[in-house]
Formats: sequence, structure tokens, C-alpha cells
Amino acid sequence: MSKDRAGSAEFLGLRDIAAHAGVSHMTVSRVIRRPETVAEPTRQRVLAAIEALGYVPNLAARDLVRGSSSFVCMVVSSLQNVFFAATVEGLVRGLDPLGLQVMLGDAGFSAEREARLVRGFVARRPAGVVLMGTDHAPETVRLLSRSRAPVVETWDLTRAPIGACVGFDNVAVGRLAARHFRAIGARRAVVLGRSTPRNRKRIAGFLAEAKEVGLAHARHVELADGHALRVGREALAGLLDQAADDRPDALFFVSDTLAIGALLEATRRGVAVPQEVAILGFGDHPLGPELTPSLSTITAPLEEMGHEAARLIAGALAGEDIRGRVFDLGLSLIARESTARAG
Amino acid sequence: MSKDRAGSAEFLGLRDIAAHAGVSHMTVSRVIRRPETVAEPTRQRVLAAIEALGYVPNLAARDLVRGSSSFVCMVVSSLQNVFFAATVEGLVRGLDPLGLQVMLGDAGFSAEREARLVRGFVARRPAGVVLMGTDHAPETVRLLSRSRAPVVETWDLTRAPIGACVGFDNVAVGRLAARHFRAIGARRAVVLGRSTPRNRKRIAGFLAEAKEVGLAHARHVELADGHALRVGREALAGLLDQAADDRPDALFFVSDTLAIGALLEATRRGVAVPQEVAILGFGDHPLGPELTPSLSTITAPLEEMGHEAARLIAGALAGEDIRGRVFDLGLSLIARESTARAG
DNA sequence: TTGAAAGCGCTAACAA
DNA sequence: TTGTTAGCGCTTTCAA
Repeated sequence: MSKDRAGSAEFLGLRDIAAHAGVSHMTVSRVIRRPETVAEPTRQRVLAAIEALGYVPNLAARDLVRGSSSFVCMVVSSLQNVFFAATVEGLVRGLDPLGLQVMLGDAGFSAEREARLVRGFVARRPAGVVLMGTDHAPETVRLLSRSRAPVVETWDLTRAPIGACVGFDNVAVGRLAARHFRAIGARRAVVLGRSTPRNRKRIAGFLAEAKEVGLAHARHVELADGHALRVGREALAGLLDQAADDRPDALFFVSDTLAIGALLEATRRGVAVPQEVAILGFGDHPLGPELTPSLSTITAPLEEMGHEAARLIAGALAGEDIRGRVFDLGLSLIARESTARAG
Repeated sequence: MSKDRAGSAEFLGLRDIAAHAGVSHMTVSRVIRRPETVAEPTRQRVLAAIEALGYVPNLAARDLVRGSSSFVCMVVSSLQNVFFAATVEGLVRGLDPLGLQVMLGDAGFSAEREARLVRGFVARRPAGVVLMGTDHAPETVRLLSRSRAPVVETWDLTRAPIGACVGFDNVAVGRLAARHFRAIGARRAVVLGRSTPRNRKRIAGFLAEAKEVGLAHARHVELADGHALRVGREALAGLLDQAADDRPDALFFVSDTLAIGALLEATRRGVAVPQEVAILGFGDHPLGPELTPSLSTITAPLEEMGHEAARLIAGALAGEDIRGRVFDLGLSLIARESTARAG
């Protein structure tokens, strides 16, 4: 239980450096924050002292005075998901040149957990908060509305963002998929995914568009939670085991990972893709173009989304009012072999 | 540049709650930290005030007094890498029940960038610091040694850790691969990977063991930086284009992502795996078992590593001296189809 | 069980 | 250009 251990030096403060350099602590503070306001010889002496003593400022004190910190908090739905990781990376890279760091929380697709994380974040007076999705617990919204931190929601669009919103239209994702299936002449189109808030939009969009363009037999297959590759694989297996006359000929998975699982299973079973069944995913997984057949997919600029969130937060920090701004980053359909003329 | 905006309430302090509840601010502070030390009726009144006013404490002030914060900083080599993500997830999950959050930095495989991140982290007086790897800039080591925060290095082992170390033996990874190739009767074994510090160990281990077990023609092929799937694919293509008598029959890639790229390329080219060439990776990528042929791999408990790091930091926070502790979490070889009796 | 006083290490405002 | 003073919102210590 020994707390004082040899070798673990205590932290020095501004005043220690000041004493060593023969100036006041304010001069040291200035050298750190606005060196151009300090005379050259003085500055040199202070810098030498900082170097000699290995001084590292305590940002908690600065944060306390300023009432806000220099990091941005982000809640992700899952850290293991490569698609989310791309957005996180975009944010981290966009914030780095501004000297802002990122504090990450993993909500595991639970709005309650998200609220807990946000509460912890708000207690740190973050310079900004980035969320995934636009469906949040009332407490999350309340906490963030009261906080002064700029908030950016991502991965979806909403008419009433908490702060700003940079995302894409998940209903349009589903519609785009259905239109694509229509274009390749699919008869029995299916959308497969677990009913999370975002997925629900993709599913609804798919079913609505399918109806409108005359894909009469379109339906939704609910998927279980779990490891996406296996879930996708099992989903395909389940569909193939159905009576032949009810067998779908076009599958839209709400995520590429699911689609890849299905594609691999189809290959294994000798089911021809896209001839017997077309497969479409979402997210443009790096593996998609490498597979045989290559995977068609719908995607949004995932990394760019994080980058744009960083830009918005930077703007807010510079005094802009970003509230109410909603950016639709758009979608693209990448048609590869897995949906090449199914019918 | 307007700073005061309608609707964005200022934060309340302990004293505002105290005034509302008719107690001193100290009582409010106690209700938050040690409610059992406050009389029931008083506590109820205070809790009601907290609730009514939507009070969220300012942790920067607490951190300042205590000289240490309640988050753990982690530097990862890359956020997009699923293998690293597993360790991050383990850390986040292990820390969550302790009320500790994780601040992430992406070093992008640069020791300099790592040092910059660590400097920023140390300035926040973190409750702990987790690093990937055991090769760091001298400045990183200096900063962390002076800081009081417990440090845990991961993903490798070292005799002289900065604090504690939870990892696996990267030299043993290479040795295990070479032994496996020997066991399946490989003749011309190759290890492929970019020479990062960790990879260098795997490569050296592979070459050393290969020599010892009589794999005379073992050699290393340097890989470029870039998207791993493509790099792996191109590496395989390059080897196959070589004169047939120099063609390797067993490939150990330092990462599964590379190996998957190679495996897919082999399939595409009609090269039989493992008959013509055996392929082995590292990391147990979720896709490995789903491929045809399924991918053999060597792996360490990646998520467990993060979990163990969390446990060590928790121990340190409870007063344990964790410095000098080194844990080897061990390796396992998962032999699947891609290395089934090559020779 | 509660409160008063002191101060954590910084920054903002003002003075010299 | 540099220094002095007064806190930021908490927690620690000590007193009541």
C-alpha cells in the first residue's frame, strides 16, 4: 500500500519553473501559451527551466479555469466494427491538428449505456461531443442540451438534431437497394437485418421502395444479434432450406459483414451468385472487392463523416453557431459482381 | 462570435445545489461521494436539489485537487485494425465497472507520434496509461517514468517494462510458425511482413527456428505499407511469378489480414492451398474459419490482454505496486485447412 | 452529522 | 514586458 515510491517524482507546477528561472509563474504560463508576448531572453530562460525540470503542465487546472477541456468525447456503438472505426479515425485525424484529443466510449448499441457515458463525458466539460445515430435516451438529449459543448450526431439524419448532424439517409439506403434489385430484374427480394433504430430505417426504406417499384414479394427477415459473419452465413442457409418456390433471388443485408458471411456460405454450397441469388451489402468493407464474386455494396463516406464532425466542432470552438445544421453526405451504390443482372 | 446563446444554460456548481437544499456545499459533495456519511433526510433534500437542477459535477475540479483523473489513456497503433480493436475493447470493458473511461490516441505506428500523444496524456494526469508494444521513443519512457500513473505495455514482452507488461512473445510467434511449417513438411518457407519493431521479432523468430529445425531455404520477404488485403494479394502474386524451382511452398504472414489477401488471390489463380502453398497468419481474424480453405493462424488472447491491463491498473489504483510485473499470455496455433499437410 | 477554511495549478484581468 | 491578485469548483482537514 506504499504510496510514495522511490523514483516516482511528484509533478512540478508553474511556480517551480518560475523559481528556477527567476521569474513569476505568470511569465511561465505565457511562455507556454503565448510565447510571442514574452521577451526573447526571458523566454529562453524559462524554456531552459521547463526542459531542465521536465515540466508537463496540468491541464485539469486549465480546464477548470476555462470551464471546458480540450478533448472531444465520442460514443460509438461498437469499437470492433470496422465501419464505425472508419468514422472514429476520421474524427481523430480531423481533430489532431487542432490539438484536440478524443475520448471514446462504447455504448454497445444500448441507449441507456450511451446515456451513462454521456453523463460521464459531460462531467468533464468536453470541447465537443460526437454521437452515432440520432436515437437517444431522453436523458442523453437533456444532458447535452444543457451542456455548452457543441454536439454532432453522425450516421443518420434527423430534422431535430441536438446540435449539428452529419450523416446519410438510412431510408434512402434501403430505397437504393430496392431500386437496384428492381433494375437487375429481381423477383423475390429480401432485406435482412436486426431491427436496431438505424437498421429499421433501411428496412423500411427497402420495403417501401420495393412496393412502389413493383417488387411484390419483398419482405424483411429479422436477424439475431451475434457475430455478423456467422449470422449472415446462417441466414443464407436458412433461406436456401426453404421451399424452392418461395426462395428469394436477391438479398440486401444491412451490413457488408453480414453479406460477406452469406456470400461465403453461398460459395461453399455451390449456389451461384448472382445467378441464383444476388447479394448486396452496406458499408464497402475492404474485403468486398477481393471476394469472388466481388460484393456489391451501398456506402456513405464513413471516414469523411468523422472528418466533417471534426470540422464542425472546430467551427463551434471558433465561435460559430453550428446548431441546427444538417449535412447529408450522400450515398453511392458500388455495383460489383454479386448483383450483376440477377434475373 | 456570440458566446452566450439562449438555451445553453451555464453549469451549476456545488454551491448552487447547496443553496437550493439549504445546506453547505460540503454536504452536497458528501452526498455525491459518500452518501452514507450524510443523514437520511438531509441526503434526500440534497438529492432532490441535484435532480431538480440537473446538476452534473465538474470532474476537472476533482482531478485538480486529487492530482489525478479518472480516465485511462491508451495509445494504439491504428484504430482501424480489428486485432488492436479487440484489445481496446477488452480494456474499455474491464475499466467500465470501475467508473474509468478510456481516452484513445492513434499513433499510426510512429514512435514520435506516440511520444506527442503521451505528452498530451500525461498533462491530464491519467489514472493509467496503456501502450501497444514495448518499443518507444526515449521521451515516452521519460515522461511516463516521471508520471505517477501506472503504465501497462501490451502486445509484446520486455525485460524492462516502464511499468507492467501484459503481452505475448513475438519471437515465439515466429518460432511457432516455423515449427508448424516443419511439421507439415514444408521445404521452402517464407515469412512475409513489414519490418515494424513487433514484426521484426516475429520474423527473426521464424528465421531462427527455421534454421534450427532444418528449413534451409527459409527467408523473409519485406512487404510494403498499405492496405493489408491488397499487400497480401500482391505478395502472393509476386511469389508465384518467380521461377518455379525457387517458389515457396509455405507462407507465414505476420497478420491474418495479409494472409487472407494472399489466400483469396491463390483461390482466384487456381493455386491449390495448402497443396501447392500453405498459408499461415496471425491474429485469428473472424473471417479465417469462414474461408475456403479456412485459414490457419497463430493467436494470442487479444481481448484478454486489454482486460488484464485493466485489472493491473485497478490494482495499482488500489495501492498495489505493479511495476516490473510481466505477464506472458501465451500463444495458440489454430491449425485449419490452409496448412493441412503441405508437403 | 455538518460546516468553515484552505488550497489544488492554472488563467484572466488588471497594475506596474 | 512582467508581476500581482483573485478565483475556477471541487476535496481535504479540522472544528463544531
